[in-house]
Amino acid sequence: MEAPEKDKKSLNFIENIIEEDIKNGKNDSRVHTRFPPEPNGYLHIGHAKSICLNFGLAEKYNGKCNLRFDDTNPTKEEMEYVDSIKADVQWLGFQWNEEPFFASDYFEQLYEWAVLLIKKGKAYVDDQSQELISQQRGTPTRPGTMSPHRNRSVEENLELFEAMKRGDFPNGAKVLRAKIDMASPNMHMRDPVMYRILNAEHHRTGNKWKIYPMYDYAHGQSDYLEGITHSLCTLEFEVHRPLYDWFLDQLIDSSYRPRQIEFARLNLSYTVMSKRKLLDLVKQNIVNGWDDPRMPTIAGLRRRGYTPASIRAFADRIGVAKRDNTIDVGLLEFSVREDLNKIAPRVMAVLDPVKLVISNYPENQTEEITLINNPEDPEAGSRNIPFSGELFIERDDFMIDPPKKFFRLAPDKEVRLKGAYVIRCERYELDEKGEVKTIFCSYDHDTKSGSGSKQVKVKGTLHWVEAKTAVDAEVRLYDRLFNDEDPAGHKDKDFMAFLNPDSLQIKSNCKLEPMLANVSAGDKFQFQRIGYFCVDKDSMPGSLIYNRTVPLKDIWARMNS
RNA sequence: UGUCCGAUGGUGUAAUGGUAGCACUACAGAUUUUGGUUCUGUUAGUCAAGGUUCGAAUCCUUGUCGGACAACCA
Repeated sequence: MEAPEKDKKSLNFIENIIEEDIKNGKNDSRVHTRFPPEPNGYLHIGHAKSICLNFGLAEKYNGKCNLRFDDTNPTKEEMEYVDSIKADVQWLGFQWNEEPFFASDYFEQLYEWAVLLIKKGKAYVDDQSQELISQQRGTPTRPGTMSPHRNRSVEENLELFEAMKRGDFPNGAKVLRAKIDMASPNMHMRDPVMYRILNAEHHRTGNKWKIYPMYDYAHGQSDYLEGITHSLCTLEFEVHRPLYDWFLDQLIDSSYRPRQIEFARLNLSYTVMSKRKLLDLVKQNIVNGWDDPRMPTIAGLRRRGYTPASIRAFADRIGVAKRDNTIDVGLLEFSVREDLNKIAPRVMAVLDPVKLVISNYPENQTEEITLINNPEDPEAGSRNIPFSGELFIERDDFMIDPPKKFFRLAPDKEVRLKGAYVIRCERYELDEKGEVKTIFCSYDHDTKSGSGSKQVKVKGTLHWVEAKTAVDAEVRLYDRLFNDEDPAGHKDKDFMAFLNPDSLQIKSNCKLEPMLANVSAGDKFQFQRIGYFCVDKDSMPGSLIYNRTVPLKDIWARMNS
């Protein structure tokens, strides 16, 4: 009789608001969100949070989500960014409502509304310099003073605004301001600028306009025109909300209202997120472009080997709230391991090879070894790889004088070669520099994997590749870009002071199993016992390049650090 | 010395006046032909002080700490 709610996931504060609004029939119980990037740079993981939030909410409540480019500043915006943003949103797995929208589509309507505000005595043209206006605005603790032009007649304002639009004045000569309250404790209400003169070519409207609306004037009205119900933005816009509402109240006579709701932006440890700092990294060639695999950009994560599903899962896990937060980058890494564990084929690759010779294996003999492609996915099947008496193994997997917990190869010790035989180390040779050059082992033919003919317990299993058929590759080992948890959080030091000198380590002499030669960019694998890797976009047949997405969890490495 | 916002284990996030839960991390154990995966367990939290109440993380007051706001950027 008591029907206990299935342990449904608890709601975040935005979902609470939405469900309340739906219950109350607000805006006809519609849910319509929007993701409103300015096309002036590449999207990063913080944007991904917002994308997942906005599109996710629309999906959850059977609503819609618009992609809207906030292109009100022609001096900063470019078509190139429009395209990359669209690609990133789609790559994440979301589809926007109808076609992408642009704030610039509303320039005409916005202009008419501005004229209306002038006619209502709620806006005026100011001739003062930027400096003067700024001075008159006061400070957060001191009220501002009124502009001498504040009480111009409606007719004069109309004329002047029209002249601004016509292009009669140079950049910066005049602005249109909302007439609100110069003494407001909220700086944004002290007669904010609505329009400025900009003689610049707009990426969509070309040279048609000489005046461009400011964010505060454009955003709420754009939301209104698109029928947005819940307009989500980050915390720094909280103080803008009274202005958002003020414009709508002056202009709109309807019960429908979009509502601005602010949430805390994402901060990730060991990286920086501001567009300016990311741009610095690119400009100073600290990284190789916006899609460098060390960048927290969506393009960078993609090239690094992150999957859309892993980023969506991450966004889901971090939640959304209003308090400042810093997410441990380890959570992002967990999310990608979790996804790749399920889908990435297991392969054998030796990053730092050392020759291993099996002395009692018949000379010139080769056999096929069958390996399971993915123990987590029965559908993934199996494959054959060659095995012979000459192999490469990982240099780290052999120690001349090992500590007690070392489960790998050492003189007189036994290990299993993954999928093949148990071998015993008989001896080894050093080169001139004293480095191990060749390891000589014997194998026990009756221990072949799957044969069941002999049960031998060994502590360790090593990955390997057959020497003659191995393919060469370059492998790029990426690590976090900064050594400091919060590189941008130091007052006394620039974030560049915390760069990790080892954020990229190139291994140029890697040996891979044969099938890894025949791949295409973006293909993802687990290099057994090492980590997850993907084929870089610059990889070519004959000169293969693999990127490390993330290492496997490594208890042995942790024990030794 | 203004206005607004926030404060729950190491990091995030729930609990909507009624058993402080979940995820990640850390640690311990089991399984394992990847020192991976999986499974089990453990440590660990309501900023402080008052008040309201049978009962407060939740409501009220005061304080403390953190953040945002003074672009013709978004």
